[in-house]
Amino acid sequence: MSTKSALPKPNHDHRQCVDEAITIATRICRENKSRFTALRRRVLELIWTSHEPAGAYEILDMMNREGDAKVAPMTVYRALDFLMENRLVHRIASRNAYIGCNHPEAAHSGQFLICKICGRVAEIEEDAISRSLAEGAARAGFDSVSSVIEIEGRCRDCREALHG
Amino acid sequence: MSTKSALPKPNHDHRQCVDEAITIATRICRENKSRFTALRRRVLELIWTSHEPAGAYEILDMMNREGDAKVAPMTVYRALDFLMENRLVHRIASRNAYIGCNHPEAAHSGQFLICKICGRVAEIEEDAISRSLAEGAARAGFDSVSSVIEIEGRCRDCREALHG
DNA sequence: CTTATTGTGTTATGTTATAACGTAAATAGC
DNA sequence: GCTATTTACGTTATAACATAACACAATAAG
Repeated sequence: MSTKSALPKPNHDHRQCVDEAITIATRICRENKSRFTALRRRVLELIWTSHEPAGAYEILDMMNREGDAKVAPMTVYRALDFLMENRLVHRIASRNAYIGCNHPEAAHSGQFLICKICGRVAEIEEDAISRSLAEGAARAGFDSVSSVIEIEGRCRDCREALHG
Repeated sequence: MSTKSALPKPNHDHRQCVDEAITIATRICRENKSRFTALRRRVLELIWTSHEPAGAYEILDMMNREGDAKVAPMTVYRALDFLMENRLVHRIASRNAYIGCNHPEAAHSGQFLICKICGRVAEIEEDAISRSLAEGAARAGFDSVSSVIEIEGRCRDCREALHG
């Protein structure tokens, strides 16, 4: 269900996003002494080819549509696990899909804005949200460790498009 | 993976929860002019037999372990859809599981506290959280409609049990 | 160079969810 | 009450998402 963006971004050269992501990933993996193999790199590139989260089997299909040797689901899931461990990718639980992370430096559970119209996902990092979550949990005597925050709605572009 | 509670609640007569849930559901469905059939009622009862979210196939198994006529997955999923539409059940996206809702009156996207130790889930409703989410989204030009908020950590009981 | 570790290939299978179509039961309109 | 219509449920099949287990290859560590 690769909901294509209803409103393709004007002049946004997307390859920049990919390139930047790969550059960052290369550095992060070096720092982490993790091996950023060709396979893992390819999966990360494919994830970054759009700002819509990609399902594991979508990634699989993209890989297998290329001339390359065919891969099995396991292979993709292993690469995703690696990328998540290195914080280069987040899983969007409400969609069973995966999206690139542009700031893998600090540990963070992401906060995601998912547009119901174009399907694109943006990540934000609001201290106020983190704080209110921790406080709300604490009020219930709960010791918060991590969290899944996924907000569905309409992104600016789609909303403006609707208004005409 | 029915993680049994590491710390079973002391004197908490659980049937009360179920009874209360059924009473509320009966009223809500009457108000909504929704048909609270025996099947749907049974599914809701089974969900409420624990405070751990139940998977659809767990519910299925519980139903089929009884003497009753066997049901198919579709049947369970249909009942779950009905219960969710009537706000009697929430889906926990990070677990692919379903949990009863004890205050289906008002529309609300739930905020859930999921204990990693005992597996129990509590629902909270903190205005501060809702507000910070809406504000954080708005700052990104995003028009928030609903949200998935699932906080993982340690519940009070399990934390106290660890401290000895 | 040898050994240990890590990554990948491969096959099989487990788990979660939905599509499509038919029948039965309830409700609405007469 | 009888009929038409809608809603619920049964049934079969299949889609979509994810992991287990084991063999072999590539790399790193000693």
